[in-house]
Amino acid sequence: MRITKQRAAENRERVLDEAARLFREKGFDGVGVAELMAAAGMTHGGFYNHFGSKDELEAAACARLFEKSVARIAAVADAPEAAFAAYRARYVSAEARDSSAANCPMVAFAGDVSRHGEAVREAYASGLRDYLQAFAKASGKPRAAAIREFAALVGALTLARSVAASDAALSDEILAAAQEG
Amino acid sequence: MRITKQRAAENRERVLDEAARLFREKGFDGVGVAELMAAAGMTHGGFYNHFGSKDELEAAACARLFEKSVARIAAVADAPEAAFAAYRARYVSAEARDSSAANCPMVAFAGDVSRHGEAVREAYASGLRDYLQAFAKASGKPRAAAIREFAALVGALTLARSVAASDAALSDEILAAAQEG
DNA sequence: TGTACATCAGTGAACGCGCGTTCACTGATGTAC
DNA sequence: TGTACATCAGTGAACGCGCGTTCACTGATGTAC
Repeated sequence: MRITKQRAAENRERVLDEAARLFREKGFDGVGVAELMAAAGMTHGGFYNHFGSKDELEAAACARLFEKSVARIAAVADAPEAAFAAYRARYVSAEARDSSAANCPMVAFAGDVSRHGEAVREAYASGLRDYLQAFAKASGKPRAAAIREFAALVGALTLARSVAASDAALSDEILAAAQEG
Repeated sequence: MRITKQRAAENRERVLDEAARLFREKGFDGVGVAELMAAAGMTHGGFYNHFGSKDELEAAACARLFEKSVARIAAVADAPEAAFAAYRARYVSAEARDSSAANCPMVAFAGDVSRHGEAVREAYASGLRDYLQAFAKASGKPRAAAIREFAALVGALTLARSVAASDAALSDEILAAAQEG
């Protein structure tokens, strides 16, 4: 049953959106093509009408997530100074830690990226470049200091997430320490 | 062909050592039981004579890596003050970034831990508790500041590693920024 | 505008593959006498 | 100390399973006239 070109394009978008959401939540290897297509309301066979391989989709999803993150921090850069403090505080909040599906790709893919396809790594590096530039502008600090500050946020969120299930108190303490910084 | 009890214990140790090395290098899911046993010089069938499951081995390997890391930072805590600066500099060096097999479990397992078995998460949380305590002592700073500092190192090393293959200059810049801090 | 036909998005079964795990077997080790 | 037998670490084939990917098929869409 052939489908409108527009409808097909919408389907592709839906797959990409679901991929971005699920990959961030469960990692690249934690989501199969079948699960992905089901989440988008289709069966798995049609996947290759839209993407050449799972690797290709991973890279596209990664790029999409970065676009959103970059847009968000860029908006902060254009906003009054207080916006940066709020952004920063939200980044290392308990909410950010607990909602794995609604968070930044840097942390979500941190460990996986270096073990995945070249396309993914390119997308990640390109995204991080753009993000750091906007972050530095938003922070109002020299680039090196801004990078250091962002790395501290990433490390804190990563560690807090890793121990959240086993040691909630330690996880909270790590976030609190990052908030003070 | 039955084997000496001592020899069997040595074999178990060898599997554990290889697991620690390989898991850190390729991630838990990047190394199969067969590959692991082959690295230890055996065939895969005997694996379950030593460990109840791959999950159990993952936890044991994680615990072992943390023991070493904790011992190393604890030694720094007992050494003259300059030792901490050296430790810190080494942590975010290009060498540490490039030798994925010779590095700290916090960074290596960062993303994976929260998606793995409970035993692994417990081992990770327990290890991080011990490590942070020793790190705080070694740094000579209040606990919150020490946690913040360590998080910054973890974040920097993680980000530097993620982009190392695609953007060496950015990777170096991230490490350099962390060195300054 | 209407008709005839090629296209192609989506379906669902099937593929080969690698994985964690199980199992019957082997034969040297450990143990009971 | 020597003998007889149970134990059990390691072997290698086999298991079921889920994965990414392929493929023949369907039938509405897009297009050429």
